Amino acid sequence: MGIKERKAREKEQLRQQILSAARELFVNEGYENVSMRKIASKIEYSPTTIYLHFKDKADLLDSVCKETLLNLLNTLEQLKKDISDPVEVLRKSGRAYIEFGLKYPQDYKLTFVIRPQFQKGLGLDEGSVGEKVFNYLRETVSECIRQQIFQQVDVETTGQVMWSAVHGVTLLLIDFPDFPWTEKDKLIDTVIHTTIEGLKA
Amino acid sequence: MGIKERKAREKEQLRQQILSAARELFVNEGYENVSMRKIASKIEYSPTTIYLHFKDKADLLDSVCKETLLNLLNTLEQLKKDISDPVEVLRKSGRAYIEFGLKYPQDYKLTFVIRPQFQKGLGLDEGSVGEKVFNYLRETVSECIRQQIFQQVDVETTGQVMWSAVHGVTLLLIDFPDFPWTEKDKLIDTVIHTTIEGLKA
DNA sequence: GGGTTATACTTAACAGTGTTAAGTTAAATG
DNA sequence: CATTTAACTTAACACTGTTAAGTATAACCC
Repeated sequence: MGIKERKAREKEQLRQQILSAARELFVNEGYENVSMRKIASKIEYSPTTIYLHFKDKADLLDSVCKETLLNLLNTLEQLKKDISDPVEVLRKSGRAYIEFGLKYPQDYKLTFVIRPQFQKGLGLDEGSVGEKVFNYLRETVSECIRQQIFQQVDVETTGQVMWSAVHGVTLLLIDFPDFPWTEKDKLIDTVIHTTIEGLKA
Repeated sequence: MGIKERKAREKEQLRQQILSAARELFVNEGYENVSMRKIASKIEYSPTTIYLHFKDKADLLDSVCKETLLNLLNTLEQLKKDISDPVEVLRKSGRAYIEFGLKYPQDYKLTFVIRPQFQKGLGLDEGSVGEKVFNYLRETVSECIRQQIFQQVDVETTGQVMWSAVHGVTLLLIDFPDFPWTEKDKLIDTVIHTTIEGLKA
């Protein structure tokens, strides 16, 4: 039965090839400006071949975003291992989250702004990578509350407030690059610091 | 010379007709899903007529967004007249901003997320409506600092932190309607309250 | 009023899009 | 070696934004 395995391997290989070509094009030229034909020509296959691996263009976007979220999750979980103080974990996680967004701005927008438009409300369902990312935030915040560092005792609300702040500053920095922002690092630090202090007060 | 005036009036009328048809379609079906032909057929003109009034589809989007910003600016400035306490003005402004975004979610996304993608960094230039909105925020924050209510003394940074928080929660609520959010009003109040307390601390 | 010019608008077309049905080719199976 | 099956392509459909060229009508001048 070695032939079937080889075939499956080859199929998976092509899937990955499509995926990485799509990611590169989406990121460099924007989802809307990338056509199926462009992706196909990049991997030197006919456009219809893509449809043997992905339902449609939105499905392709979906798979690209899933990878992005896994990537982010890895970055965050790496962080948690090295630090004990939960507030410091939260602070560093916020920084890492924002920096991730700024490092891969198109991926970030694809995942957190564009995709929800195409797959209404998806990406945060049970068992999804998106849910795992938010669970990470839940745990971190939960530890801050357990140690009575935060005044606000509702884990959900606290997590959502934190997410709002980092999501907001990330998108503003991405979308309005010409706005006269305060020095970037200062702004990011102040956003995180302000939110954490606000949760303590 | 009454004829020229009538002609100009008629031209302006058609421009407004196009604009309101475009807004309605953009808002209901999403910018990407609205074609020039669709807009044209709605106003019962040929598609090319639109090009006599707007440079291209992005220009049409731009004009729609300008109206949205003017609308927001009016809402905010109305508010300032009735309240004296600057922190209360800031709190109520934040609420009004978020509620505006949730009331016209597609307009909000069009203006603050979609448009920047098409007109890189535009909308906040000198003299623009976008700049006026941010100036409103600057003034409000500035008064809080002048009265020494805020610890953070940098007007720019403080304003940007505030904007990040409200922008973030607005977009999250719009983009992930199925996420198990805390009760909406509680979340909004907590975001604003937390940020303001953080700026005081 | 009649001829000319300018304005408003439309038709037709180009090059592109996502997607599908049908057709082809080559490899694996019996 | 014939047949089935999988992988892949070709051709087409109905659409997209945008432009050049054409037409009809209203305004202007004599």
